[in-house]
Amino acid sequence: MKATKLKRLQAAGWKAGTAREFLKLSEEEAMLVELKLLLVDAVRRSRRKHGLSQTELAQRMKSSQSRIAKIEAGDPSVSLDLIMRAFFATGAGRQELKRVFSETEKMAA
Amino acid sequence: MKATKLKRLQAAGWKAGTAREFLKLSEEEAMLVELKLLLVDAVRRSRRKHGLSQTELAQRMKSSQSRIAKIEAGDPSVSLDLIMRAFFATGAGRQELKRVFSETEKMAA
DNA sequence: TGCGTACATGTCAGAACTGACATATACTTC
DNA sequence: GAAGTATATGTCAGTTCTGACATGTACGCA
Repeated sequence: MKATKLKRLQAAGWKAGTAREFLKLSEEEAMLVELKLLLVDAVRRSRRKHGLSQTELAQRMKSSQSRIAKIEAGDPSVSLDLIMRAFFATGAGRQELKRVFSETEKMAA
Repeated sequence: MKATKLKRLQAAGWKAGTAREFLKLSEEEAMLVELKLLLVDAVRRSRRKHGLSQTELAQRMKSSQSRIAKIEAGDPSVSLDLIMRAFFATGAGRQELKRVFSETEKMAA
């Protein structure tokens, strides 16, 4: 939405946060969540593939076992940054990264 | 490194934080940074492609112009989460996402 | 020159995230 | 069934990130 258009809408009595906007936001939010879940799964798989326990992975990345557990559980308190750090810390390289991202296609429409 | 091995090393007088560990950490950190830069670039391109100003994008995602500027400048205070949110908020969908991720291959070895 | 628009940079109070710890459950193995 | 290992869950103080604001720069245009 152009700023000018937004201004016109607001002048016409619209408030920010219409149903349309809400739905759009949720859609984008959903995309982010799906992406996170994809990566979270990749972390667990990569960790196991490399024969690491949660505790070992935590040591590698100077975090804690409980936080790794939360990462893998898809806990909402976990940032995308931490997920990616965990993924790389499992030993996953560019190859694995590419493979995971290719799963992006399978994300629900 | 297995926990058992770590324990042996520690018993032998090693401290956590050897040069080797440091280098490995930087390598993983570098991978994350590169990924961020890739995405940051994608945000700017997608934003322009969709004809949005920083201010307009900020409104869409309920952020502020200055934060969008920081995102695009690769400011270290910006999280991967925010970068991805911005990317999706530009209107980028799964197609664009896939295309960006495919650039992952071009990341320096 | 003055004005409008787009973008950049610094700051900061409040919100969100983090590591660490405690504790719980579930398996194995002895 | 005690002990060890792996994972899960709740909590919280300290750190990091965020939106908002102020302000600056650069460009085009009347």
